Amino acid sequence: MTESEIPKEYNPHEVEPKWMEQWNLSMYHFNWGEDSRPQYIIDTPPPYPTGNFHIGNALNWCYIDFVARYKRMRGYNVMFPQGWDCHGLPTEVKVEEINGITKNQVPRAEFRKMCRELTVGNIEKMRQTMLRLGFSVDWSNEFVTMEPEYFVKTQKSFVKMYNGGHIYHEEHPVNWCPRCETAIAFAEVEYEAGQTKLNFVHFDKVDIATTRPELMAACVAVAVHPEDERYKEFVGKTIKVPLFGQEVPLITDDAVESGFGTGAVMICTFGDKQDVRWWTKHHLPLIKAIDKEGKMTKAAGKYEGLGLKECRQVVIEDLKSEGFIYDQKPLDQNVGLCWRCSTPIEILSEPQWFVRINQKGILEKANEIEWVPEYMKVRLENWTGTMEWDWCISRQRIFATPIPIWYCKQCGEVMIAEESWLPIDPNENVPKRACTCGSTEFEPETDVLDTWMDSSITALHVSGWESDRELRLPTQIRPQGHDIIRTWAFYTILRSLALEGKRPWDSIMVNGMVLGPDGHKMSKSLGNVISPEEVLKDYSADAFRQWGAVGGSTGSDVMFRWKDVVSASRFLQKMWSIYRFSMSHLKEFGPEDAENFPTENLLTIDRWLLSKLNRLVQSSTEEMDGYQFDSTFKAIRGFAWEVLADNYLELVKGRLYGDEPEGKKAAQYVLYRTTDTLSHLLAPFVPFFAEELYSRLGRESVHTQPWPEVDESLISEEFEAAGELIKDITSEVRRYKSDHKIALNAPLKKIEIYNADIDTGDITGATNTEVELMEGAPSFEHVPVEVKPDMGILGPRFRKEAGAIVKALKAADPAVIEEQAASGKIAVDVNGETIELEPETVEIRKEVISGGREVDVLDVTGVVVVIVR
RNA sequence: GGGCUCGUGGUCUAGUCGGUUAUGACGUCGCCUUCACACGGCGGAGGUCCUGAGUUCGAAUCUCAGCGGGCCCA
Repeated sequence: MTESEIPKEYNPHEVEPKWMEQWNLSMYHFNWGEDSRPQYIIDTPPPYPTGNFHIGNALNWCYIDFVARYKRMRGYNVMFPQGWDCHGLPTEVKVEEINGITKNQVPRAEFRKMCRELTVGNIEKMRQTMLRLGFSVDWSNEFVTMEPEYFVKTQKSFVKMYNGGHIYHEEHPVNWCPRCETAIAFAEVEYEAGQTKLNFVHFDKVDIATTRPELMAACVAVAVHPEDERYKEFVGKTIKVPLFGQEVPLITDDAVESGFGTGAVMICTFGDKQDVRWWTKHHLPLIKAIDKEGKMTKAAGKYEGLGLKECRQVVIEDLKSEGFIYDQKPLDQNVGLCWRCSTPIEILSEPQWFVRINQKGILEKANEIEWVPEYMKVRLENWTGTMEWDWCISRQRIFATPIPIWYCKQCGEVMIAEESWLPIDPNENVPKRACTCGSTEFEPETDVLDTWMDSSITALHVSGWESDRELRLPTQIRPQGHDIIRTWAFYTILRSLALEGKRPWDSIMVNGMVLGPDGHKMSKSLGNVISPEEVLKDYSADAFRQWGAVGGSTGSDVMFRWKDVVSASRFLQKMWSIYRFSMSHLKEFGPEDAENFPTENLLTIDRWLLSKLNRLVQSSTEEMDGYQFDSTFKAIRGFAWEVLADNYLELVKGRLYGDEPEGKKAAQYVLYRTTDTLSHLLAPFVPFFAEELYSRLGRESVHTQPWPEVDESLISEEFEAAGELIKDITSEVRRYKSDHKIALNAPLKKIEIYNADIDTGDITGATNTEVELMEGAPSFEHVPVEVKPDMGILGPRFRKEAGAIVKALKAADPAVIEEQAASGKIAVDVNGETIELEPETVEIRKEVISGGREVDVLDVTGVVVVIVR
């Protein structure tokens, strides 16, 4: 190895593609067979194939990759699979958009095909970005939820849960998106603040206030608070609804707010979730006034066929002209919107499929899981505790897993597919046996499954569920964002519990959201979106990954900042220079030399460095075990930059360039060990760069090497303290030169160090000055200049008087206090009382004043250093 | 409206089971092209630790209230 072979500048645009090309990705494959290593299965999030692997995904994958690479080095049989969650509205909406159609304008099969093709292309694009970012994905365990090999499991899970009593079919109010014409789950409803008008309307006996006058056709009752004196006389009587004329009862309920509006509220089927609660509780009738497209039905009489908005206007006009509306007030209101298309949702009563929610069981399993960070568990608990309805899993869409169900035309009985028939689409196949009534005429279920039904079995899928392999549940870790705790995490726990009675994972590592450089969530409308590709173009994957590591602690939201990427690039260059320097001094020093090196030949500063290095390995190991990537990487970077480069290298240059063979060898040994160790520690974070470093040290890939072991015998407080003194003296001398405008490499006449037993050779080398160790007291005056009380002792002992004592100590002449301390007792007068203190209770700071000599005196942590100019 | 989380030099942040000198990065200013690195080195300036009250000998740190940001939900 010659220095000239290592270029001065680190060029990631050459190095990164080179390793992408050369790496054999099978080194990341999980071994399903016999293996002495413990398994470490990652329940990787399957991204939605939009075609863009966005920066939020990238942060998530950085975390996963840090863990996967670290665990492999620690000797685990790691599976880092990659899945794709294909089904669902976004792709359907996109296909409709691209082709200018709606789902009903082409045959179902045709529409599905269009969705599949779009998805296949999108997956490929995203795969490329992931490879470019250096993620150590195990592609032999890739899964695609729209493929039969996967959705057969979704269907099996449906059948098993149906047969196990976890799934039922029922007419029930559901959240409905009139644009998408499908039911959606609560988890898919988003809320937006808006303003509406509260209309005050005369009914025949009471006045009510409503924001939804268009729903008066569906009014089934009027409710007041039981203690509301205003309406007591009418309770139990019937009331006539204006315009529509139906007679409804006046009922009482604690949930009515007397202070809001008129204190009387009309209950409709359904204006909001509260209506549903009242409707259920009071067994009210159902009037369906809105249809699936969001238009008024026959029940709305002359308003039939109008859209909701139109209808509201017309109803308000009519109410006004007939004198029913007597007031209108603006009101802040939050509207529930479809998460996908932002259309206001309605609540309709429709026959749907539901999964029963076992709140207690889910909370129990959640408690068996290690949550990182811990407080994220609270979000799951809060969500679970407030669930009111079961999980609606049927959707009236096309691109999704079919529900393997038929209905008998004869008797209406439900025919569920047997597991051996799966995968199956009931719309294209008939059941393989007759109904119990003997009929063979069936109506297929046209509804399909919620996409979360696919993705909530990823933990089961990757651990070998329903395959010819043994089931390896629980998996070890679920990495995911906190935004989908109420959906993905919640549903996965529910399903693993229902299907296998087990928790899906040992741990869940929650990542935050990526915020734009302006501190707000990245969104197209704010224009603060940055893509990983943009970062790759000007910088590098390794720089991007460092941003992921140091951007914030696990779980907290992370701002994207270009300067983080810039300083990450600078670190690569700095580390490269360190490496280049080290390698130039290791031409005649190889692994055998390191193996046979007698460590007793190490000098103080060598021991200091190795002690710090081993402490770094120790702390990095602990922190990686706790998923603390930011502190781990900052510590590694700090060590390389400040400890190794700024101090150690400067201190041993004298030896490295000198002719003294033993000292030189010791420094070489340290450089060898440190470079080797750093290339390993850096590997999970900057895999390309680390590989480039290691390629000149070992034969195999650094990514198949073990994580460094701590050598306890090299950790020593004594050597650290001794080395620290050498370092401090050197840097004091540097500061001295800087203050006196002396060039840093200019020699001084002499440096004298008093009463310290240290190696001076490296100080000489680093300061370019002769160093002499001196015995006894220097012939200079020590002048006490300040008394520093030790509050750790004085505070607890004297409590209320401590303040006064400190005041007295500070006011006293430091010289007097020092004299007293020397005699063993310090006496201070406080409020007329004399208080005696031990010398340990104060620290006396002294300055050394140079006597008659032409010298300057430095005080380095208590050691006197004299500079002769 | 509820839950969670945060508020520290110009910007971003470490520290937070109480202890007097508050960490680092970016920016900024000065010096230095010294044989790994100018994408560098050395040195400096810059802070009412959101506000108020309380507990305490002592609060960035604990308690309460308030203000403000972010996220999740209703």
